[in-house]
Amino acid sequence: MQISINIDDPVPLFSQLMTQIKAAVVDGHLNAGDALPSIRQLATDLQVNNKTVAKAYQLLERDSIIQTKGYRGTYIHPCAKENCGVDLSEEITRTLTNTIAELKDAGATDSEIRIAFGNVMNNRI
Amino acid sequence: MQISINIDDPVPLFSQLMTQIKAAVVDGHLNAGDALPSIRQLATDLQVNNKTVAKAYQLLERDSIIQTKGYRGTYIHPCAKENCGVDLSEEITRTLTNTIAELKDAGATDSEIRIAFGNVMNNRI
DNA sequence: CAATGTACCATTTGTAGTAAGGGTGCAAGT
DNA sequence: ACTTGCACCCTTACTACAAATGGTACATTG
Repeated sequence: MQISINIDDPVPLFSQLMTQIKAAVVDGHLNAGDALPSIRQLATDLQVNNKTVAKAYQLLERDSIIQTKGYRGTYIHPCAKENCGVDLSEEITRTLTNTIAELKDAGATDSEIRIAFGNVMNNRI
Repeated sequence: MQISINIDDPVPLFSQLMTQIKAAVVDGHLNAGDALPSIRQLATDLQVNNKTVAKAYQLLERDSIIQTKGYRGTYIHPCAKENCGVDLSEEITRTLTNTIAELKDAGATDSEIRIAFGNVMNNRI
Protein backbone atom coordinates (compact mmCIF):
# COMPACT_ATOMS: atom_id res chain seq x y z
CA MET A 1 0.00 0.00 0.00
CA GLN A 2 1.42 3.32 -1.08
CA ILE A 3 0.15 6.45 0.54
CA SER A 4 1.47 9.86 -0.30
CA ILE A 5 0.56 13.09 1.41
CA ASN A 6 0.83 16.48 -0.20
CA ILE A 7 1.10 19.29 2.31
CA ASP A 8 0.66 21.97 -0.34
CA ASP A 9 -2.69 20.47 -1.31
CA PRO A 10 -5.53 22.57 0.14
CA VAL A 11 -7.33 19.29 0.90
CA PRO A 12 -6.83 18.49 4.61
CA LEU A 13 -4.33 15.77 5.38
CA PHE A 14 -6.79 13.50 7.14
CA SER A 15 -9.07 13.81 4.11
CA GLN A 16 -6.26 12.89 1.72
CA LEU A 17 -5.62 9.85 3.86
CA MET A 18 -9.24 8.76 3.75
CA THR A 19 -9.44 9.24 0.00
CA GLN A 20 -6.34 7.19 -0.65
CA ILE A 21 -7.34 4.33 1.59
CA LYS A 22 -10.77 4.22 0.01
CA ALA A 23 -9.15 4.26 -3.43
CA ALA A 24 -6.89 1.37 -2.45
CA VAL A 25 -9.98 -0.59 -1.41
CA VAL A 26 -11.89 -0.07 -4.63
CA ASP A 27 -8.76 -0.76 -6.69
CA GLY A 28 -8.26 -4.01 -4.86
CA HIS A 29 -4.89 -3.07 -3.40
CA LEU A 30 -6.52 -3.50 -0.02
CA ASN A 31 -8.91 -6.34 0.61
CA ALA A 32 -11.25 -7.37 3.39
CA GLY A 33 -9.26 -8.45 6.42
CA ASP A 34 -5.99 -6.87 5.34
CA ALA A 35 -4.09 -5.24 8.17
CA LEU A 36 -3.43 -1.52 8.12
CA PRO A 37 -0.39 0.10 9.66
CA SER A 38 -0.91 1.31 13.18
CA ILE A 39 -1.73 4.94 13.79
CA ARG A 40 1.67 5.67 15.22
CA GLN A 41 3.41 3.76 12.44
CA LEU A 42 1.62 5.51 9.61
CA ALA A 43 2.02 8.88 11.26
CA THR A 44 5.75 8.36 11.48
CA ASP A 45 6.01 7.15 7.89
CA LEU A 46 4.10 10.12 6.54
CA GLN A 47 5.69 12.62 8.90
CA VAL A 48 2.36 13.74 10.27
CA ASN A 49 0.88 13.85 13.73
CA ASN A 50 -0.66 10.76 15.29
CA LYS A 51 -3.93 12.54 15.71
CA THR A 52 -4.21 13.34 12.04
CA VAL A 53 -4.02 9.66 11.20
CA ALA A 54 -6.28 8.81 14.13
CA LYS A 55 -8.90 11.18 12.78
CA ALA A 56 -8.84 9.58 9.36
CA TYR A 57 -9.08 6.11 10.91
CA GLN A 58 -12.00 7.17 13.10
CA LEU A 59 -13.99 8.47 10.18
CA LEU A 60 -13.15 5.44 8.07
CA GLU A 61 -14.34 3.19 10.85
CA ARG A 62 -17.57 5.12 11.17
CA ASP A 63 -18.09 4.59 7.46
CA SER A 64 -17.37 0.87 7.93
CA ILE A 65 -14.39 0.95 5.62
CA ILE A 66 -12.05 -0.27 8.31
CA GLN A 67 -12.34 -1.98 11.69
CA THR A 68 -10.16 -1.17 14.65
CA LYS A 69 -9.66 -4.02 17.09
CA GLY A 70 -8.09 -2.11 19.93
CA TYR A 71 -4.61 -3.29 20.76
CA ARG A 72 -4.82 -5.85 17.98
CA GLY A 73 -4.53 -3.31 15.22
CA THR A 74 -6.72 -2.07 12.39
CA TYR A 75 -8.10 -4.08 9.50
CA ILE A 76 -10.11 -3.61 6.35
CA HIS A 77 -13.82 -4.08 7.02
CA PRO A 78 -15.43 -7.18 5.48
CA CYS A 79 -17.91 -4.99 3.62
CA ALA A 80 -15.41 -2.24 2.84
CA LYS A 81 -15.90 -2.33 -0.89
CA GLU A 82 -19.66 -1.91 -0.72
CA ASN A 83 -19.41 0.83 1.86
CA CYS A 84 -17.00 2.87 -0.23
CA GLY A 85 -19.92 3.81 -2.41
CA VAL A 86 -21.80 5.28 0.50
CA ASP A 87 -20.60 8.83 0.91
CA LEU A 88 -22.12 10.22 4.06
CA SER A 89 -20.88 13.74 3.39
CA GLU A 90 -22.83 13.78 0.14
CA GLU A 91 -25.93 12.75 2.03
CA ILE A 92 -25.36 15.53 4.52
CA THR A 93 -24.96 18.07 1.76
CA ARG A 94 -28.11 16.90 0.00
CA THR A 95 -30.19 17.04 3.16
CA LEU A 96 -28.94 20.47 4.12
CA THR A 97 -29.46 21.80 0.60
CA ASN A 98 -33.10 20.84 0.74
CA THR A 99 -33.70 22.26 4.19
CA ILE A 100 -31.96 25.54 3.40
CA ALA A 101 -33.91 25.90 0.18
CA GLU A 102 -37.13 25.53 2.18
CA LEU A 103 -36.05 28.18 4.67
CA LYS A 104 -35.11 30.62 1.93
CA ASP A 105 -38.44 30.08 0.25
CA ALA A 106 -40.05 30.99 3.58
CA GLY A 107 -38.20 34.31 3.44
CA ALA A 108 -35.26 33.55 5.68
CA THR A 109 -32.10 35.61 5.30
CA ASP A 110 -28.76 33.90 4.81
CA SER A 111 -27.58 35.60 7.95
CA GLU A 112 -30.58 34.43 9.96
CA ILE A 113 -30.08 30.87 8.80
CA ARG A 114 -26.42 31.00 9.78
CA ILE A 115 -27.22 32.42 13.22
CA ALA A 116 -29.93 29.85 13.88
CA PHE A 117 -27.64 27.09 12.66
CA GLY A 118 -24.93 28.23 15.05
CA ASN A 119 -27.38 28.28 17.92
CA VAL A 120 -28.66 24.80 17.21
CA MET A 121 -25.18 23.36 16.84
CA ASN A 122 -24.19 24.84 20.19
CA ASN A 123 -27.39 23.77 21.96
CA ARG A 124 -28.12 27.40 22.76
CA ILE A 125 -31.68 26.97 21.75
CA MET B 1 -42.97 56.32 20.56
CA GLN B 2 -40.00 55.93 22.85
CA ILE B 3 -37.04 53.93 21.72
CA SER B 4 -33.92 53.51 23.77
CA ILE B 5 -30.77 51.76 22.72
CA ASN B 6 -28.28 50.23 25.11
CA ILE B 7 -24.83 49.89 23.61
CA ASP B 8 -23.58 47.78 26.51
CA ASP B 9 -26.28 45.22 25.84
CA PRO B 10 -24.79 42.22 24.02
CA VAL B 11 -27.95 42.14 21.91
CA PRO B 12 -27.16 43.74 18.54
CA LEU B 13 -28.48 47.26 18.07
CA PHE B 14 -30.62 46.43 15.05
CA SER B 15 -32.15 43.60 17.07
CA GLN B 16 -32.95 45.88 19.99
CA LEU B 17 -34.66 48.21 17.55
CA MET B 18 -36.80 45.44 16.11
CA THR B 19 -37.79 44.19 19.53
CA GLN B 20 -38.86 47.62 20.73
CA ILE B 21 -40.87 48.45 17.64
CA LYS B 22 -42.61 45.09 17.83
CA ALA B 23 -43.32 45.70 21.51
CA ALA B 24 -44.80 49.11 20.72
CA VAL B 25 -47.10 47.45 18.20
CA VAL B 26 -48.42 44.80 20.55
CA ASP B 27 -48.78 47.36 23.34
CA GLY B 28 -50.84 49.59 21.09
CA HIS B 29 -48.41 52.50 21.18
CA LEU B 30 -48.06 52.01 17.46
CA ASN B 31 -51.09 51.22 15.34
CA ALA B 32 -51.70 50.22 11.74
CA GLY B 33 -50.94 53.12 9.45
CA ASP B 34 -48.91 55.12 11.96
CA ALA B 35 -45.87 56.79 10.47
CA LEU B 36 -42.42 55.82 11.66
CA PRO B 37 -39.47 58.19 11.71
CA SER B 38 -37.28 58.02 8.64
CA ILE B 39 -34.14 55.93 8.70
CA ARG B 40 -31.90 59.00 8.83
CA GLN B 41 -34.08 60.65 11.44
CA LEU B 42 -34.12 57.72 13.82
CA ALA B 43 -30.43 57.06 13.31
CA THR B 44 -29.66 60.63 14.30
CA ASP B 45 -31.94 60.51 17.33
CA LEU B 46 -30.42 57.31 18.62
CA GLN B 47 -26.88 58.23 17.66
CA VAL B 48 -26.43 55.16 15.56
CA ASN B 49 -25.53 54.60 11.94
CA ASN B 50 -28.15 54.86 9.20
CA LYS B 51 -27.39 51.35 8.12
CA THR B 52 -28.17 49.93 11.53
CA VAL B 53 -31.67 51.42 11.43
CA ALA B 54 -32.05 50.44 7.78
CA LYS B 55 -31.28 46.84 8.67
CA ALA B 56 -33.92 46.77 11.38
CA TYR B 57 -36.48 48.33 9.04
CA GLN B 58 -35.67 45.83 6.30
CA LEU B 59 -36.22 42.86 8.56
CA LEU B 60 -39.38 44.35 10.01
CA GLU B 61 -40.73 44.90 6.52
CA ARG B 62 -39.93 41.33 5.55
CA ASP B 63 -41.90 40.23 8.60
CA SER B 64 -44.77 42.50 7.50
CA ILE B 65 -44.60 44.55 10.67
CA ILE B 66 -43.95 47.76 8.77
CA GLN B 67 -44.33 48.97 5.20
CA THR B 68 -41.86 51.24 3.48
CA LYS B 69 -43.32 53.40 0.75
CA GLY B 70 -40.11 54.66 -0.74
CA TYR B 71 -39.75 58.41 -0.58
CA ARG B 72 -43.08 58.66 1.22
CA GLY B 73 -41.76 57.21 4.43
CA THR B 74 -42.37 54.13 6.49
CA TYR B 75 -45.62 53.05 8.13
CA ILE B 76 -46.96 50.35 10.39
CA HIS B 77 -48.32 47.46 8.39
CA PRO B 78 -52.11 46.95 8.42
CA CYS B 79 -51.61 43.44 9.79
CA ALA B 80 -48.71 44.34 12.06
CA LYS B 81 -50.31 43.06 15.23
CA GLU B 82 -51.06 39.63 13.85
CA ASN B 83 -47.63 39.33 12.28
CA CYS B 84 -45.85 40.10 15.53
CA GLY B 85 -46.80 36.64 16.68
CA VAL B 86 -45.10 35.02 13.72
CA ASP B 87 -41.47 34.66 14.64
CA LEU B 88 -39.65 33.48 11.56
CA SER B 89 -36.42 32.93 13.45
CA GLU B 90 -38.16 30.42 15.70
CA GLU B 91 -39.38 28.58 12.66
CA ILE B 92 -35.88 28.53 11.26
CA THR B 93 -34.48 27.17 14.50
CA ARG B 94 -37.13 24.47 14.69
CA THR B 95 -36.54 23.33 11.15
CA LEU B 96 -32.78 23.25 11.53
CA THR B 97 -33.02 21.42 14.84
CA ASN B 98 -34.95 18.62 13.20
CA THR B 99 -32.68 18.35 10.20
CA ILE B 100 -29.52 18.35 12.28
CA ALA B 101 -30.94 15.71 14.62
CA GLU B 102 -31.59 13.49 11.59
CA LEU B 103 -28.05 13.96 10.35
CA LYS B 104 -26.54 13.14 13.72
CA ASP B 105 -28.65 10.03 13.95
CA ALA B 106 -27.21 9.03 10.61
CA GLY B 107 -23.75 9.28 12.17
CA ALA B 108 -22.69 12.70 10.97
CA THR B 109 -20.03 14.55 12.92
CA ASP B 110 -20.65 18.09 14.12
CA SER B 111 -17.67 19.18 12.10
CA GLU B 112 -18.95 17.47 8.97
CA ILE B 113 -22.33 19.09 9.33
CA ARG B 114 -20.71 22.48 9.76
CA ILE B 115 -18.51 22.03 6.71
CA ALA B 116 -21.39 20.85 4.55
CA PHE B 117 -23.55 23.72 5.80
CA GLY B 118 -20.85 26.20 4.87
CA ASN B 119 -20.56 24.71 1.40
CA VAL B 120 -24.28 24.82 0.78
CA MET B 121 -24.60 28.39 1.99
CA ASN B 122 -21.84 29.45 -0.37
CA ASN B 123 -23.16 27.48 -3.33
CA ARG B 124 -19.91 25.54 -3.44
CA ILE B 125 -21.74 22.31 -3.83
C1' DC C 1 7.69 -4.24 28.91
C1' DA C 2 6.02 -3.08 24.12
C1' DA C 3 2.42 -1.90 21.08
C1' DT C 4 -2.40 -0.89 20.30
C1' DG C 5 -6.32 2.48 19.99
C1' DT C 6 -8.08 6.10 22.57
C1' DA C 7 -8.89 10.04 25.62
C1' DC C 8 -7.60 14.26 27.61
C1' DC C 9 -4.89 18.65 28.20
C1' DA C 10 -3.00 22.41 25.36
C1' DT C 11 -1.48 25.65 21.27
C1' DT C 12 -1.09 27.97 16.66
C1' DT C 13 -2.70 29.33 12.07
C1' DG C 14 -5.97 30.59 8.82
C1' DT C 15 -10.52 31.46 7.41
C1' DA C 16 -15.23 33.15 7.57
C1' DG C 17 -18.92 35.45 9.40
C1' DT C 18 -21.49 39.15 12.16
C1' DA C 19 -22.11 43.81 13.73
C1' DA C 20 -21.25 48.33 13.18
C1' DG C 21 -19.58 52.37 11.16
C1' DG C 22 -18.21 55.78 7.23
C1' DG C 23 -18.92 57.39 2.77
C1' DT C 24 -21.08 58.27 -1.90
C1' DG C 25 -24.50 58.07 -5.07
C1' DC C 26 -29.23 57.24 -7.32
C1' DA C 27 -34.28 57.44 -8.62
C1' DA C 28 -38.59 59.10 -7.18
C1' DG C 29 -41.88 62.23 -5.46
C1' DT C 30 -42.96 66.67 -2.84
C1' DA D 1 -33.89 71.82 -3.59
C1' DC D 2 -35.07 68.47 -0.31
C1' DT D 3 -36.12 64.06 1.69
C1' DT D 4 -36.98 59.25 1.15
C1' DG D 5 -35.41 54.41 0.90
C1' DC D 6 -31.94 51.90 -1.06
C1' DA D 7 -27.73 50.47 -3.45
C1' DC D 8 -22.84 50.06 -3.62
C1' DC D 9 -17.91 50.79 -1.89
C1' DC D 10 -14.41 49.86 2.17
C1' DT D 11 -12.84 49.36 7.21
C1' DT D 12 -12.78 47.95 11.95
C1' DA D 13 -13.62 44.78 15.94
C1' DC D 14 -14.99 40.50 17.55
C1' DT D 15 -16.18 35.77 17.51
C1' DA D 16 -16.28 30.91 16.02
C1' DC D 17 -14.35 27.17 13.92
C1' DA D 18 -11.23 23.91 11.19
C1' DA D 19 -6.92 21.86 10.79
C1' DA D 20 -2.85 20.47 12.55
C1' DT D 21 0.49 19.81 16.08
C1' DG D 22 2.39 18.74 20.80
C1' DG D 23 2.34 16.13 25.07
C1' DT D 24 0.62 12.90 28.57
C1' DA D 25 -1.88 9.13 30.16
C1' DC D 26 -4.88 4.98 30.17
C1' DA D 27 -6.43 -0.11 29.77
C1' DT D 28 -5.66 -4.02 27.15
C1' DT D 29 -3.19 -7.93 25.20
C1' DG D 30 0.74 -10.34 23.75
